[in-house]
Amino acid sequence: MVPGPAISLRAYQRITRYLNFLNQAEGGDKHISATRIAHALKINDVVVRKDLAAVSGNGKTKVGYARTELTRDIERFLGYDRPADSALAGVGRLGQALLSYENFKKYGLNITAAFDTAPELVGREINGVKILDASKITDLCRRLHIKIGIIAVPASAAQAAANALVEGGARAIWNFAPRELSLPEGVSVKHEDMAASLAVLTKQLERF
Amino acid sequence: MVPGPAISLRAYQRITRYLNFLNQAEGGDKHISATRIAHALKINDVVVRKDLAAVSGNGKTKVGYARTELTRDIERFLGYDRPADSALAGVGRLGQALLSYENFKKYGLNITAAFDTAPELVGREINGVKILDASKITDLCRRLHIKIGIIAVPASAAQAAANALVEGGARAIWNFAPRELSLPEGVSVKHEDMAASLAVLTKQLERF
DNA sequence: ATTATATCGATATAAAAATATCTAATAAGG
DNA sequence: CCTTATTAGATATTTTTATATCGATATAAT
Repeated sequence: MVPGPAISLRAYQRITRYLNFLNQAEGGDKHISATRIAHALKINDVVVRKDLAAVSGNGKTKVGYARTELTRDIERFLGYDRPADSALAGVGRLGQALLSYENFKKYGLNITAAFDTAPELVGREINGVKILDASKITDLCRRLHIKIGIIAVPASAAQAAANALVEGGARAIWNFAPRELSLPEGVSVKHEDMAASLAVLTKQLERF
Repeated sequence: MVPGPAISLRAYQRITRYLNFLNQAEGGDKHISATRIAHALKINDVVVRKDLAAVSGNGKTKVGYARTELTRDIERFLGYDRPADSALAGVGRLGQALLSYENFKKYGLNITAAFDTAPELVGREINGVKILDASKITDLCRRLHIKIGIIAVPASAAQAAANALVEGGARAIWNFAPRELSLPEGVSVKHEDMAASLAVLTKQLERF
């Protein structure tokens, strides 16, 4: 596939904000303008317009975008309409939370397999997903053609989990462990960086 | 306080990566250079040098930074040495995961109060924190001088939770709900945007 | 002692992102 | 029908961020 226009992470974050905003004020007007979204979300209106143009292009002068159409276009852009199967490594508290997070389905993510090493967890079922022994990661990912691996194991086990997932065919890793991963070329990683988020927050707090 | 040099979110993310990297290769050399970090993490070396200069400034020509010193400086920079008390609104799966996440202590975050509306949760204790009825948020935050509020309630309840926290004196909100929050001037928000992260990841997947 | 090399830190350039400005279109009000 | 206001979308400018280049310095090798 073509590399595409390489939309920045910040643009994705803005676009999901637009979607959240559209969802929350449900019963409103039939149309909404970029200007209004910009004002509500305190973002520059040109930025919003540029984002929406990349996503939809169905804007009409003087009226803006039809809400339902825009919502659909954003969802399509974000991939909510093409569900992807994924495997979860680590079913501790965080893993269980991820397994139970109903929104993921809406976001186009199915967790179809879950793995852990703890004997008391293996065999149990959470939210319709059976927990299997971690030794089976590679084999099962391969059989299920899993392309997305989610890492929710302790930091010390993260690299091993990543290796198993990638060996099983995963091409994208969503890493919740506070650990750098070294992965082969062609495998993309998104590090969910709670520590950094927290640091930003507490830093802002210091200003007062 | 002074506004400060306004370090970007991306810089914070890089800096936490440096810290993770330092922690994971524990028994290594006594010193480490920006060049080597840059190479290991596939980041431009000038960027690393600039980040480290903002954080530490103890770099020595030809040898780099002393690992232990650099680790300490980064931790100090990220605020790990000044623990802040926080209150958690919502003790569902995600809230429980946050309550049990041991790393937060290391990151300088104490969750000292937790709230929920569900009668079967109120009164229980998780990880040493007693769950209280959501009606007490404002009052208790005020008494405990809570400055950080964490929102882990369903989207529909997010705004109300935020209001209660802010009314109780919270000046920073860490929002895990997929909902835009409208908050008074001076209250900072960090939206933990799982949907956006996921979208980035699946987008990269499409390239193959 | 001298030379080569690795490193930091400063400065300069380039790239990317955000913001401002401008134009055309079109709906709404008189 | 005409004017006004609002909007998308294009283009230009500014700001921010990343990258490249250079000089100084200290360590290690010869």
